[in-house]
Amino acid sequence: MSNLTPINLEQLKVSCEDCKLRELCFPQGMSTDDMQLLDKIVVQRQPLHKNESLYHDGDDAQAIYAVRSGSVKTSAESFNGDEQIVGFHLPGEIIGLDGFRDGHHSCTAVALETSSICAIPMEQLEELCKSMPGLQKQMRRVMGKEISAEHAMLLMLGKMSAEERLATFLLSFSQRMEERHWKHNEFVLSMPRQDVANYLGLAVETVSRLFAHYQNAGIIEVDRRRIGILDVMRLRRMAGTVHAEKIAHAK
Amino acid sequence: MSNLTPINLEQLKVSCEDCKLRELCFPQGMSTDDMQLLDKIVVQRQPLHKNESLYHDGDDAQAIYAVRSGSVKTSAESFNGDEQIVGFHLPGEIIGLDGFRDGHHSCTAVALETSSICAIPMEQLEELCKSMPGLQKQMRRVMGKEISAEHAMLLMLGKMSAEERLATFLLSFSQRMEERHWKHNEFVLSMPRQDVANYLGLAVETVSRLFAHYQNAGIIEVDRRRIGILDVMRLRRMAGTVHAEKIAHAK
DNA sequence: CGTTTGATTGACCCCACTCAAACGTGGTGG
DNA sequence: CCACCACGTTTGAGTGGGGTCAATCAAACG
Repeated sequence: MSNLTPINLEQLKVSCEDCKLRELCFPQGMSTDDMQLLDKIVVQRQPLHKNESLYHDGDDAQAIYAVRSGSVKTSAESFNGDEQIVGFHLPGEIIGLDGFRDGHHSCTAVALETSSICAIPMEQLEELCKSMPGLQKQMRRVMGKEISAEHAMLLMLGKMSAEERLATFLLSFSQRMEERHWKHNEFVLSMPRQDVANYLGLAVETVSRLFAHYQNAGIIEVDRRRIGILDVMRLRRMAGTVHAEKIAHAK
Repeated sequence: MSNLTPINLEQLKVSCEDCKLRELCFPQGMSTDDMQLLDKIVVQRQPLHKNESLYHDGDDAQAIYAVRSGSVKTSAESFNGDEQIVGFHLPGEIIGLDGFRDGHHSCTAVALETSSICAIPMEQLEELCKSMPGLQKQMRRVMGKEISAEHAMLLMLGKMSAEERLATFLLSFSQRMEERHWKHNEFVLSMPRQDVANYLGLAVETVSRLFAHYQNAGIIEVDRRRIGILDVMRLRRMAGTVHAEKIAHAK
């Protein structure tokens, strides 16, 4: 509420070149020259507060977005009103790609906590693509990544038990923490249990019970939304993510 | 086995311009000039026989593909060996986009019946993209479509009951038949029950029972893989795909 | 024809959902 | 500072949808 220190947002803008997420985000593998061109069209918006939305299902797709800090969930809604969370997005991840289908978003993006977002306006992106083959390739790579990620998600919802799902979920988070050079065996989930459950296609109670179960078994440590992973190998075994060795001599 | 009539494959090639699937497939909305350029790099392979694969999980992504006739399933495999079918692909649909992530396919494509496939080699596609902004846009559109389609799939696997899933599945097929100007209330499923069940995240027995149930209720007619839809509205109601009217005064 | 593969049907059971209540925990106002 | 409420989370008890197992049936194939 106090405005003792007026802030010039332009001064706060971090160039892609200087951004610590460079290697995870859009500029991954791009030349310095290309990166500087990209940087010119990137807009850093006002931070998005908790529960505020970046775009809604049906909105015109004005831009694609990169999470710079905080976290965002995207969800699709069905006719009868219930929604399915399709992803939780951490810094460096790109969202809004569904908008390329027909110029309208087919899902909704909401901040799980206060988050800063970089926007890449559609028109300027398309314009830049025309003269920049590297950027085109990047687009395809990012979209291909999303498609592959959703295949993995389908596998989870279609074939895994509740136990395997939560274990997979935790391992996925742990891996993404590691990619960001954060502690990978101790992290805070920014979403409520309800959202975890929704994402995994389970009831809240089931998620709660599984957390308790894992903790009793000494595999993880849970304090509210703070998660500590104590026994990664056992977690992997629960997730079914065990390597060829075991499976080989089972046959 | 008999080679009485040697066939020159080149003579069989149908140009994109002459293809009846033009409006559904890659060239949708492209100018005649652009289409002719695209046509130059499209390769029409030998037909793929039933159960033959177009590419495997892990293969180098050499091309993206369009189904020209027949049908293809794509599936992702988990560590513990079970697979999830991620899509059934009809003529005019594009597959292999997952290969853009890192140059390797992350799923497997197998023909459900004898099928002809058009291949667009990666290298030449990327080359052509550089000089053809329309093609770039097309790529984004096609990939955006795939992402949106998978969101719908996640919603199904995450939130729907068995009954809703099969109803949604049948309606989706019906709609795609209509897009192709084929009979939309009478069609043949090219995949076995096992594959339907796998795709929907259900057991074969459940699918079989549901078919029987729908038939007893007079909603559909089932003869082996031949499906007739008798009461679309009731099927929509089962799928949860009812429009705002009903839901409005339910509240 | 027998054989094989795919589909159906029935009996049984279990995992995860639902309903319900208790339990922190954090925010708010007196 | 504490009492209060609201919300998210946990825990328990009971149930049902859909999975599993097993047998039968039908069609396709050699």
